[in-house]
Amino acid sequence: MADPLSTRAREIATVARDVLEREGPDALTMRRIAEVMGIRAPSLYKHVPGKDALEVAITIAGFEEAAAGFEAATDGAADPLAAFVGAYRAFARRHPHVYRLMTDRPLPRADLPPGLEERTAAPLQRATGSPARARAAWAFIHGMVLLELTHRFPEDGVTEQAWQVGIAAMQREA
Amino acid sequence: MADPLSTRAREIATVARDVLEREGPDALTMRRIAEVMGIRAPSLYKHVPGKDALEVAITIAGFEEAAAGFEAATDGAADPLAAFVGAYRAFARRHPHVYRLMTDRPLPRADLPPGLEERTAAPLQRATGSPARARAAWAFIHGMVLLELTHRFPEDGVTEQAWQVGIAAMQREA
DNA sequence: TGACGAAGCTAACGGTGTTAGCCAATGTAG
DNA sequence: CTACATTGGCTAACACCGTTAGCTTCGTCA
Repeated sequence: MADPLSTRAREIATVARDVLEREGPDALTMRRIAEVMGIRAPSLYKHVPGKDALEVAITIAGFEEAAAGFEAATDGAADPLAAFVGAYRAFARRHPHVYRLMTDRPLPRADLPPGLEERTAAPLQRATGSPARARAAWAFIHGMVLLELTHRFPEDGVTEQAWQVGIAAMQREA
Repeated sequence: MADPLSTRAREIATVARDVLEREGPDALTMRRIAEVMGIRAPSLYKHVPGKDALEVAITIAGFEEAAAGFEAATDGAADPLAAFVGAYRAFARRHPHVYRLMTDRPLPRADLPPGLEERTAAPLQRATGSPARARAAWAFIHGMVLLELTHRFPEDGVTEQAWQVGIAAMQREA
């Protein structure tokens, strides 16, 4: 399933990601991607097996960028947990549509480069010290990010307090 | 926008909810809903303005059921926070597709019965004591539920530990 | 020169939400 | 009782979606 993508296929995946980030998930259509590339939709299938494969490619690129960001932020940080939260939140804010694509559905684990999932999870694992604490912390951060992205919270200062409350609780826990 | 639904419209909304719960979001199609009702898709539009309105109706029904469950669970409970978590998790497990529909997108606040959002949020508000703590707790619970629903966690006992860790952290916080 | 593969194209299929317009049944007013 | 309007079905169709089939055009290489 995970054939390494040809050069042209990687171009398509890059355009797909751009379209998603700039125009949102509704615009992520084969016809729109093709239009941006100056070709017709069916031609994409000479290079890519289908839309799903493009979404997987975007997901992989997202995880790689996220993992690198998490590592850079936490590496040698005085407060690794706070640093992780900052990096996680920054990634989700910078790439909200990609973040949703990465997290809304079950992970296509069979198509992911081996070790990528673990690599992405490792910085939080190290910052919290135990798998259970890592999962709880991840849930809090993921939940906060999603509730912010879906405009669930009133836009007041209370949300910032909630971040602090949650981080403090995790600190004391760790 | 929020005309009160006619009898037939409420029937349609009920069928729509059944289809969503039983067959998943991909099956939630105007043609499928019509098929279950024994009519053709365009006839639905004699009663309902469009698919969006049905999704809003399902969302409202979901919030009303959830709010009632939260109230029943926390009312007079020895440990209101734990009781709330149990009720929240139970609702999400019992109606995973409805839960996703309710939380994946921005709330259609203009079409919601006045006070419903606040009513749903109130039990957690009471259990945590402050808006900031309520938001943090909600984020944790929402994140845990979603990560479970999207099979993000390995299915081992650690997830149950993570629930306990998170609840304990919120307890101490409150 | 001739064969062949790569990479584009158009046409089309079955699916989606939705609109237009028709028609039969029903209920109501004169 | 008749005449009319409203209700609630219907079919046909549109624009969009992902995708497939099949054609063509071009560059490479024997």
